[in-house]
Formats: sequence, structure tokens, C-alpha cells
Amino acid sequence: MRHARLPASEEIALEDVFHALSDPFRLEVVRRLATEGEQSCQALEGDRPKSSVSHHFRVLREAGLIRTRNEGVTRMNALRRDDIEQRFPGLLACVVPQPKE
Amino acid sequence: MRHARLPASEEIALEDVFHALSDPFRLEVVRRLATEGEQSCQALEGDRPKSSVSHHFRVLREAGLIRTRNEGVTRMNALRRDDIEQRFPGLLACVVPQPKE
DNA sequence: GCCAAAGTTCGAAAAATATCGAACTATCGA
DNA sequence: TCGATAGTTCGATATTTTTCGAACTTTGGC
Repeated sequence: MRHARLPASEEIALEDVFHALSDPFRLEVVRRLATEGEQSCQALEGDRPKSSVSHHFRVLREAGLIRTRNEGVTRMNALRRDDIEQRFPGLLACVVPQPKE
Repeated sequence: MRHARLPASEEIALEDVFHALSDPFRLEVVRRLATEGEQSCQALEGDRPKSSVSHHFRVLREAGLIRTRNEGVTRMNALRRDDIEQRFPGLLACVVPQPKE
């Protein structure tokens, strides 16, 4: 993999996180990763072209919200739950529909 | 921006809040309103021209983060702390340096 | 009434983002 | 090795935001 630009937990910037989450598509992606666990890109693309989906995943990745790993021919995207929680405690809880406890 | 001038608490949209907070100047304004209480616009303007400051306060207002009232010839801006807390519990705590309690 | 102070609005220009097709890359399976 | 699948990258265009000066509004003081 060539472009792995993945900020370390301490490097995650609040402005970047907010910017990433200010787009409805990206916000929905984060919510689904949170509730459904890791997903391929195409599992979350709506009717968008691949290049647009790829762009949004990149924004999420560079903001530090998700991590991507290869699995065969697909790439699985996972929310960096612990890293985000450690850096900005409580933030994810505002974003994600609360699971019953 | 999606909302009219001063959204009611229930109308505050998370995307709008995130967008408003994704700008460093606006994030800093929110932090200062949180720690120092209500302020006039000019108390928070840096070296920016008035029209730019006014623009940023408008974004914050339309996102539902602040409320503005007239006081003589100045306008005082206050964080809508309770409204935000009610709508998105815990969000402000991520943004604002925690006061010692 | 006139003036100054504090913001707002307008309009144009600059900068940042988003969108989308086409070409490219990497991996798997036959 | 060939073909298909899943994404990425590139480049060009479109849309959205930001910036800033100038003109305007509102309020208070004289």
C-alpha cells in the first residue's frame, strides 16, 4: 500500500475530525461502521461513483477516524474507536446512535 | 448552511455544528465563550476585518451554537450551552477545556 | 439632528472541497 | 496469463466557503 497517511492517536486534530464529520455521507459512514463493524467501501457506497466514495474514505482516514486494511481484493474499513475515544472522550457517543446498555 | 437564523434546540443539526466547529477561528470563539462567558464580537476579533468576524459569528449562530443579544451599541454573544447539551449531550465537553471541579 | 461605535450586508474575487469519468493498481481465481 | 473485482489516482469542472472593502443600520451621547 502506498498511501497510508494515518495520523497517530495523539496527532488527531479536532478541526479535522469535525470537518470530516460535517459531510452527511461521511457522517453516515461513521455511524454505520460504529453500529455494523468494519465494512468494505462498496458496502457503503450509495449510488455514488467509486472515485467519490474513495475520496470520502480518504478524508475519514486522513482525519484519523478510520483505518483500512486489505482483505483479498477488497479493503475493509474500521472505525478507530479506541483511538478516538482516547483522544476525545465522549465524542463518538455524540455521533453514533446509542446502543442500549 | 441549511438552517434559518436561529434554530430551535431540536433543530440543531449535527452536520452544521461540526461544520461550524471545523474552522479554527470559530472553534476558538466557542472555547472562549465557554470559559469566559458572553462576549462582544470585537472582544474576540483578532486582526480580522469586521466583515470576516461577522461572517464567522453568523455561521455559529445559524448552526445553533451561539445566541446574540443587543446591549446598547454592541452585541453580546453567548454559547447556547444548555441547548447544545440537551441536543448532543457530551459534545461541548469534547470541545472545551475542562474546568476543574 | 449629527456624529461615532459596533455590527451587518453586499458583491466580487480567492481558496478550498466535491464530483465524476477515465486510466491505473493490486489481488484473486480459473 | 487473462479477466474480473475493488479501490485509488488524476485532471478538469462545479460548488461552497472564505475573505475583505465599501456602504448601510442601529444605538447612544452630545
